Amino acid sequence: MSEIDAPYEAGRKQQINREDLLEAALRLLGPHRSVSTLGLREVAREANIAPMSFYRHFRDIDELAVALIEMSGESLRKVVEQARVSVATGHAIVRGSVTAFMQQLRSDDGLLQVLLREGTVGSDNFKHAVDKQLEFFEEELRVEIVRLTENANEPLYEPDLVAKAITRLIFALGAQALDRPREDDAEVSRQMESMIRMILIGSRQIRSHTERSAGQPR
Amino acid sequence: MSEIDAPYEAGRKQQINREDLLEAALRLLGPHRSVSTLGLREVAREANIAPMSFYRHFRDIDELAVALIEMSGESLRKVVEQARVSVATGHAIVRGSVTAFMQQLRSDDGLLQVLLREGTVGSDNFKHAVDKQLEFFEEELRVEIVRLTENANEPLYEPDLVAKAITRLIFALGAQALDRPREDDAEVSRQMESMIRMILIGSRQIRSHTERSAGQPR
DNA sequence: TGTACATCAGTGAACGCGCGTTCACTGATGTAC
DNA sequence: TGTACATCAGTGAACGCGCGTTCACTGATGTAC
Repeated sequence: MSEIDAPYEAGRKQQINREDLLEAALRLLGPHRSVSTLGLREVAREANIAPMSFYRHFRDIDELAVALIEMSGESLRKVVEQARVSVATGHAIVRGSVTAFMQQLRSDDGLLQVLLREGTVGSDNFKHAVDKQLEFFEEELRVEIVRLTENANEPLYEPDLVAKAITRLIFALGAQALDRPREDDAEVSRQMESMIRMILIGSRQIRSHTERSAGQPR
Repeated sequence: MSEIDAPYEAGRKQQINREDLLEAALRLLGPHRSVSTLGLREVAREANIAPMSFYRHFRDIDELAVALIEMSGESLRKVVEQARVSVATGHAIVRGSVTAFMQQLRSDDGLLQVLLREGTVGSDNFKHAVDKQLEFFEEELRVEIVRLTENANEPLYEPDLVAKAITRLIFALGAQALDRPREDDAEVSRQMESMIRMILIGSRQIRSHTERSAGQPR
């Protein structure tokens, strides 16, 4: 099984798969490049196959880009899971969740980075794929927030807006953190926590005001 | 002065300037393209000059991109100014500011759109230029928020974080609005307002808690 | 176990294209005398 | 007012490059009999 170590075994067929191509693409992206700048020939070269062979696995480079985004979405699900574990073991909710996020952001696979770097550039399909992942996360976050605050008898005003605001903020700050040294991570985390607290407290406050004056939240 | 209408007046020199090139670039960008995808030849073509002539005005396409971003920054300053006027004439602060932002977002020059579309892609110089505009805005917002809340005797906790959170949120929601029909603008505005209120109220709340328990905010 | 054959991942040469950049130029305009 | 000259914005042809995509191929592997 030395095929991986000896890439040019004289005519030997490589039998490459989608995963190999995705990994090659990830390697090319590194810590700063955007997915939408990847070229077909470039990825093929990195994966040690002829440009033509690329088409055996993806219809075009855009299809690979979408696949990459969906892979990266997995890392978001890991964040949620990790945060849930952290809370279950008695850690502070906000701090535990922010820590989970930052850990995933700095994990070796670099997947979360891929997602955060993508703003509003690329094909329609691609942008759609990015949006979808963001919405998944937002929804999971919303469910989690509702569950936790209801248990504590501290219901929120417009929990979907709360989830959306928190999602966008940690994505924005996370993306910014990527361009800064890791020494700043602690400060970024602190800012995230503080912002999240403001939003949660503010939402709760609005809710209690609304209930006091109108009897029901609208 | 029919030079503009007759682009091919047989050998006549066009005497084009930086502004003409920036305008041509803006025209190419339209409502969805990112600045970092602009090509030198493409811009020159749109401006009706030979590719070589481009170099008379900018060192390279990156320099033009940075100039575009700085132009767009102007539109942010207009938002702040407009919001100030709105508040001075007795309108609600949050609503007035959000309206000012959305108006600028949909203005014909399309400048604010340019800025919102730029995430974390492009050359270092370019990213730096984008960041700079964001920080300008954040700082103006901070000053304004502090002034207004101090007058009303409702001081905030960590006003710089409040300004940062609000900035990132309206940028994120604004960018999202660009990809949606204008009919959704009202809903986007409503969400922005709601989020901003949560943050302001939350921050004030934290501050009063902190002062009660420790005497001084830290 | 051996033979014939279909399948299909990977190939290499070639295409036309648009790009950024080079070079040596042209010719309108402003300035000096 | 007229002439000589410097300046410099704009030019057009040409370069080498990497791109996505086409085509007709090769040859290892699995399957049928």
